[in-house]
Amino acid sequence: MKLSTRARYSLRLMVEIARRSDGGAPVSLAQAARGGDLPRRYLEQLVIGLKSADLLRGVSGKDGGYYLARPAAEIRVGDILEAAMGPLRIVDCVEDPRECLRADFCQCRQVYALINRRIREVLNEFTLEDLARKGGLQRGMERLEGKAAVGKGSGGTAPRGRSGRTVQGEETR
Amino acid sequence: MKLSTRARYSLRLMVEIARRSDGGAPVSLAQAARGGDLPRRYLEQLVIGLKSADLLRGVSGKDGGYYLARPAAEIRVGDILEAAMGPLRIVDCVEDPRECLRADFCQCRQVYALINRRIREVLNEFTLEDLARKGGLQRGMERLEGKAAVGKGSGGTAPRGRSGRTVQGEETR
DNA sequence: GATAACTCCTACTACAATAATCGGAGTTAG
DNA sequence: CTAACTCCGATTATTGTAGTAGGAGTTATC
Ligand code: FES
Ligand code: FES
Repeated sequence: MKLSTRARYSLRLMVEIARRSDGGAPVSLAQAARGGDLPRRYLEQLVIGLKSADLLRGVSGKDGGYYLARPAAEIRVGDILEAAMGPLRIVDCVEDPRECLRADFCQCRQVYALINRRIREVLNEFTLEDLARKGGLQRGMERLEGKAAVGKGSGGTAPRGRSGRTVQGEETR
Repeated sequence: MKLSTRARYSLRLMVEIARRSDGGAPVSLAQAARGGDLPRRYLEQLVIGLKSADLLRGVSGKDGGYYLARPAAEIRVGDILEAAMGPLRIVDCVEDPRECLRADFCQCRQVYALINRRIREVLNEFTLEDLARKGGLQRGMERLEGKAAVGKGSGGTAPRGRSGRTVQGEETR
């Protein structure tokens, strides 16, 4: 369920580029890496996916870099995550029943489809502009009043401990 | 973004047990494995998580097996997935800001938190009963009328192809 | 009390994905 | 012509995933 660093870095990279591209000049990966505290060499990889998804355009040569292919307000978080991670499908059979032999019997498929759709909905609700804006979110904030502690008992037992928590002080970036 | 087989099998296993535990007798993994076309030896692993999350109870010895720790209607899909995959957190910092050094600056955290919450919401909307019922879903079906094809252009380009599709005819189970 | 059918527990293994790093070729402004 | 970039293709270490294996302990049945 965890988002890969690939996905997180991609998102952060896009934010970094969005915030720095006021002056019209393209943003270099070196800048973005410094500002976002990201490994520059790795960003070079990630940018490939973002370019081929037509979210970024590259400019070669000195003073080169990347700029957004369209305005931040028109780039949805889902677009970025999809570019980074591949199709936003929780299981393949939701879209193509032929992926599963047992698709006719399987009770899970309908639920998977519903879940998948809802995930795509949230992901497309926010745009890069929401993230790049300095003052934090505006839209969607009203939905946060409930604070944390969602599912009642579900957060308690912590089953299948999974590799322990991150070392204290380490950065998820 | 794909659900691990671990998660999918766990869910299917639970469905299989739910559907077969009418007669009060516990359901053996051999039965469930046969019925669900799942590798029995692997289920033995998965069942550990489901037990320690107190979703299943085991009965040793001949004619032994597993039964639901509570009625299917009180077991949410999210409970099962959480037992199988660990805490339903898309990033660690949503619940504990100390996980990220940059949590104060990071624009993404709020969005992550929102997304995370929504995912938990869907997952807790459906119960094992919904899945075990023979006739497919009832609740939630009304939300399906829109059919597939959600995000407009987002499904088209298929960025970062990711290991090609499953071999035709293979089963995701 | 043997035996068959189970759970339960602890490895172990093969493979794939993730998170990088590296060296260098090509491009462009000054 | 050089500094600062993008662009391209490999290579690597580490982790996670999916699954197998062997056997000890438990319980109903004959
Ligand atoms: S998981 Fe694909 S049909 Fe059940
Ligand atoms: S991802 Fe944790 S604070 Fe940004």
